[in-house]
Amino acid sequence: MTEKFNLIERCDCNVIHEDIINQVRDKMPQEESLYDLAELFKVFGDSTRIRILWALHEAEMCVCDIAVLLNMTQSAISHQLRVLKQANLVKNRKEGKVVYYSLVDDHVREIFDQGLIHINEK
Amino acid sequence: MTEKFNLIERCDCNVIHEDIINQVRDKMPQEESLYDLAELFKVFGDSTRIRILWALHEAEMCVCDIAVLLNMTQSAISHQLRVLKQANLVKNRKEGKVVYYSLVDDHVREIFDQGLIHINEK
DNA sequence: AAAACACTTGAATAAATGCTCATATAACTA
DNA sequence: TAGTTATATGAGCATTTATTCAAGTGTTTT
Repeated sequence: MTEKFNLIERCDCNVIHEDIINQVRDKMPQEESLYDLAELFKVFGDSTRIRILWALHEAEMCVCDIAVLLNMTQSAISHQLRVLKQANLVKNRKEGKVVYYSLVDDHVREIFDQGLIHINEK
Repeated sequence: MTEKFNLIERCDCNVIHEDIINQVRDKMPQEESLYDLAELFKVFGDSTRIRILWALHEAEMCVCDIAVLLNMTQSAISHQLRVLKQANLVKNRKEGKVVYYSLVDDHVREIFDQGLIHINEK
């Protein structure tokens, strides 16, 4: 029997289920894709960022408006907007001193919706 | 002017954009719903859990099979399966000593797909 | 009954994360 | 030019979190 995978530990199941394990292994996406996917969901996994995204789905807003809306400091909002921008979820435009943020596209809404479907089925 | 919201700080924008801010505020979902949504995505925001979910989407598997597949300790997998179960994403059935885990439903796949759409557009 | 097996669980630890505070930058205003 | 405004950013801190290690539970085997 050829050693198809590196084992940390092995139990009888592994031998019995070897075919299934290898079959699943073959179908698994690239390690990197799954990592990227986790990184994306990590961005959605914070209620401050979720609230910012929800607000921006309703209207383009500047940093201090978001801060007031969410009752948080401008600095905290600015830090989170940076995270959202790095994840390519929001974009901004500058108008004098004021920086307006908005959603890049409507994927955000679709991801929200899928999440809500799960929560509401419970 | 009635004080419609508690402010941490206020800038000129807030006054100029007051209508928009209040309009967005009215449309925002319950604080609690957004918190729950963030909690759900937090579960997806870890590559180990993403890989477990992906594997279980392919086949029902026992704990030690997943451990071997992902090249991690059985204890680490068990801890993460607990998180996934609490989020109502996986269920299990016992067969003698062996515990088999599987997905609760196909929402997982749909949430994955939405995420992948975003990643692949970049 | 004792040993082996599959899994769970709690404590400990190292790493990551969100917010605050102080400061920096850039644009406007007096 | 100096001061104000809107935003960005770096360091520090407290909290959360993923994994490991050791020990425990329940089932099967000998």
